Amino acid sequence: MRSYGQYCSIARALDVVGDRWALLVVRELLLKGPCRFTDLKNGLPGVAANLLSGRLKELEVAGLVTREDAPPPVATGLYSLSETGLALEPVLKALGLWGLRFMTVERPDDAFQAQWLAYAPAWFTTDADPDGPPAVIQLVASDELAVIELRDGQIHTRLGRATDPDLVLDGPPRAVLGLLSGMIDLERAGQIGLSVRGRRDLLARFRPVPRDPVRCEDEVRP
Amino acid sequence: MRSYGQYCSIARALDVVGDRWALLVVRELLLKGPCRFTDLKNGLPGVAANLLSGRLKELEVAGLVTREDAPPPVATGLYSLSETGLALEPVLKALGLWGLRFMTVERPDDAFQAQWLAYAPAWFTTDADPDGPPAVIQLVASDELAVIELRDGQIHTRLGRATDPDLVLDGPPRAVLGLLSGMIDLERAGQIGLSVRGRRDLLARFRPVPRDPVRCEDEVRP
DNA sequence: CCGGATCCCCAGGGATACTG
DNA sequence: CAGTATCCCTGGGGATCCGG
Repeated sequence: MRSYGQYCSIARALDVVGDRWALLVVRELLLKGPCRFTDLKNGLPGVAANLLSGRLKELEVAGLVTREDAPPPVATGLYSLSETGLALEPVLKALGLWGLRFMTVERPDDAFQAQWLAYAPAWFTTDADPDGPPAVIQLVASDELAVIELRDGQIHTRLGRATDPDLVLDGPPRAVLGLLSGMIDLERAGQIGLSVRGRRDLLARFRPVPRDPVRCEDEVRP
Repeated sequence: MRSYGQYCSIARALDVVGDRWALLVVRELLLKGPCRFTDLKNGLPGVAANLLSGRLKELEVAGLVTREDAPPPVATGLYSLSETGLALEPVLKALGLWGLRFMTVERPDDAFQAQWLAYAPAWFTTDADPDGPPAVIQLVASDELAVIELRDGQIHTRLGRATDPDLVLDGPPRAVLGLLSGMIDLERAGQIGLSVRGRRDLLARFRPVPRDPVRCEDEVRP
């Protein structure tokens, strides 16, 4: 990307990660850990191979991503995040939290993967009853499976199927996500196709993180 | 911007603010408050007028920016941030904090404005002695002037000149910013041209907000 | 002079095909 | 599987021009 040419830390950050796809590459590596080229390509539907290849090289030069030729048995390159790349997590969290407000508009052609559903509860909600008993919740959305585990006051998520979950949420992504993130209520979720089986009282334990932080008064004005 | 076509809140956020210049427009409106077209253009050196005009329209459609034809006497349009736009502040803070690590590399051709210096202490440092006495610090960097006021445990900044400051920091931007943000020490700041007059003990009151280790030797675009 | 609109040029993104 | 090569085309950059 062409530099903005401004001595400002926001502009310089964007000089590095302002390119198209760059932050989404970081998202994939953050959510999935070290990835092969094809893993990244599959996790970024719509990206052209040459573009992904180019971005990875740029991110490597910038020090965000490291590439290691994996041990002989597999003989394939693995891309990982460096310390600098991992340090982008707060940026992605802030961006994803802000972007939640757009998740209620329906765009039927959007691609969807379980991991994009799974990170939302872990990042954007807290357990309202941290001392409550452990619980397991199965999420099903567009054939994608994810599991939420409430335990020790923390909200863990993983992909796949749970054995004997306490609660099962099944429906279109915006119904599942909207309900968990507090953007819509149970009734509305039902209207747009959510099916709920099991202990629906567990839903009360998902407390959305504050969405509009107290405005900083230290504005810079002439 | 072309949509990423992914049902993920990060991707949808980038659908809205991932365009070139978009986040910097929001930065200007956040730091300076409501602006006229020309104010924005001046605060974004390098932007083409047509591009700025287009971005503002897109941001207005997206609901981040509102345009109001100012009252008759001035008869000029004013651009402001909506609630949705203001809610990007945490994103810009996270991005700016991450970007600090690139501020030590010198790029002599970078544009520089006082407000980009002023927001850094307010956003990225806290007062290590919140009950300490009030203090006023004058910053001078490349003919740009800013003032930091330590008061009530808060760090306020504004542009311009202070009367009778307790401390004056004068030098190249990366010396002033590097010292305040804790990226370099006083000795190193002196080596790269910082002049310090007054109560240098006040410098100990700037505590950088917690952050992952910084690799200052990372050179991205020498 | 402010607030844009219009035009042209080209770097960078997107899709497909191809190779070690 | 892990990219590279190729072509096309959009969208950004820069200059100029226009109405109020």
